[in-house]
Amino acid sequence: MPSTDLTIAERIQSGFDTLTRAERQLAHAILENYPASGLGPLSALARDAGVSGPTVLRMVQKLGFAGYPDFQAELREELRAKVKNPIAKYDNWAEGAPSGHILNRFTEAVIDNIRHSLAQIEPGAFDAACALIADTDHKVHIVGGRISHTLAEYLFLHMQVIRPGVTHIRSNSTSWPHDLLDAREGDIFIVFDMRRYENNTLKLAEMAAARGGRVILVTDQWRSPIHTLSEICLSSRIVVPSAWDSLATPLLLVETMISAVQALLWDDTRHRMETLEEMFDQTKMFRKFT
Amino acid sequence: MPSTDLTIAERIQSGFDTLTRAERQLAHAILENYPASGLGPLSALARDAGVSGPTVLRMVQKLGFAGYPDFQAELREELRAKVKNPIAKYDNWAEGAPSGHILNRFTEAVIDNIRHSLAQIEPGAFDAACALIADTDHKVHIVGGRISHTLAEYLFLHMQVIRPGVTHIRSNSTSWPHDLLDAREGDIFIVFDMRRYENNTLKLAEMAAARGGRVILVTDQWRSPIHTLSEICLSSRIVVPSAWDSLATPLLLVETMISAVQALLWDDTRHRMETLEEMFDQTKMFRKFT
DNA sequence: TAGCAGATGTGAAATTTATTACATTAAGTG
DNA sequence: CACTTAATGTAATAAATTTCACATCTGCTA
Repeated sequence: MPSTDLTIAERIQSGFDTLTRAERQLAHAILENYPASGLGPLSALARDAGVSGPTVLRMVQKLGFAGYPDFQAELREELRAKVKNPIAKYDNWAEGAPSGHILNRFTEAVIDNIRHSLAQIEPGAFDAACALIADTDHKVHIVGGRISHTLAEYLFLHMQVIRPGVTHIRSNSTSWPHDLLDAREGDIFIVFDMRRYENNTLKLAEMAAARGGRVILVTDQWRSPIHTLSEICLSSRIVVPSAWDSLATPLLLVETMISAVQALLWDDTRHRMETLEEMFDQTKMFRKFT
Repeated sequence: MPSTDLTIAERIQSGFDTLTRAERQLAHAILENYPASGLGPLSALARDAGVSGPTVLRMVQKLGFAGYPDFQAELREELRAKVKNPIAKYDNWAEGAPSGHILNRFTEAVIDNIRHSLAQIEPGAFDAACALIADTDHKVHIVGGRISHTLAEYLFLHMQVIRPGVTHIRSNSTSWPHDLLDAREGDIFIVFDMRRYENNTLKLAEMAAARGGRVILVTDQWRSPIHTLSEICLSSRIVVPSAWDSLATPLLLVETMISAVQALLWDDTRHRMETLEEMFDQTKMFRKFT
């Protein structure tokens, strides 16, 4: 038994850099369900981590234990100590930081935002939005403002792969009226507009609606004035202990939407993605091996 | 495996009266250090309780398990559920939707990602990163790739307000070598590199490091190869039930970072923000009244 | 691209662990 | 108090787990 008073989890994390590929995989599996995963048979842990038995054994020995049973004994000892300890409270997200640390305060707020936003959302509206976006008979225009265009672009980058006929319009550029020229009746407009609602975005939405566009609005809890023009309105809480607002919750919605639309269009998308892969291969954009 | 949803501890207590002398002794030993005691070898538990092996086995079978390993498996399952529970067990995030709805599945995964990422982060490293970024003696270059540049730009848009000398470099453009020309020794590079690590980003980071840049890496749980070049590495989990990864957790980190840097620089930032407000007023970019 | 060092997996051997059969002890009953 | 029944422990057996030695693979360097 090593003499340090660090927990095994801490030791694994601190030495993470010195680990090999398979060992990192294993380390993740151990930490994933800590400490339960390490208390089962070696073979089960190896299987869950996708590595071989001896890899587990070598890592355990690297950590300073004589063997796997020895390792388990210390895990149990930790568990015993933790359960006995009255201050086994989990309200700290970043365990190493005090509860007043910004990491904990901020995360707390974001989780709270997510909880409230999800509780308020109408699943029917969400599904309807996804269905609209998945309708390839119509074009999709994604609109964002000064800050929110990052979210808009993120959605755009994914939608671009999933379906044809997707454009990204930045309301804070001078060229957006040109983009509207190409829009037809029945086109879908996904508009992002958060606090400090922008005049340009509002005007854009008005014109889009006037031209027969169907507006899906992603906004904050107070709702952009655009919501009167919108067919579907998805709102999220965005307040955090910061001078700025948090886009984490809207991002969660957007990502969920991407996943849902992708699922609806999978048969068509599949081919698009394969083609894209080939093109990426040819440009050698990504590393072949992790 | 019994079909009840009582914990083993509860079942032992409820049936305590029907137990024999040796079994009561054993029950006490199990509950004394629950669940650690039951996770070791049968013989150890028997010894600690002062009973024989077969007594343990018979009791375990009385509880409805096929054998001792079966009993242990359920204990581990309980432990796993318990560790997950305090935060994530919100069953249905979107109350109107069934638990299998993508809104609930996705949110569950993201919360889990946040929990794991925060548990693994070293607050010291995070603080150090913020301190580096808040050092206005050096320039800050924010680097992102094909997808991650949205995150990079989001950080850039805020940092631009908070402090001078901030630039945004897209590694997937042809112009990044030009941007590097202006970099000096000691400049800070905040590099975003997530799965499908991009060759361009790696090259950029290498050149930046070679020119004396100090690299802060924001990456995923498997870590971009850039981490060997980086002074500080912040990693997040990004796996969700989708064909793509989730940037929600990294975004949380970025936003927290923005808040922390802002706090460090508040005295200097204040004036910058007031000036910015005036300029926005003049452009009538935002609506005066919500 | 050839060769090398380190990492990883395979399958057999060794060890530990769980289980069974049976002997022994204790408790309860007429 | 003898007899019966249930409870418990002992020691042998069976099953599993851990560990080891070696072969293969991977990634790096010259």
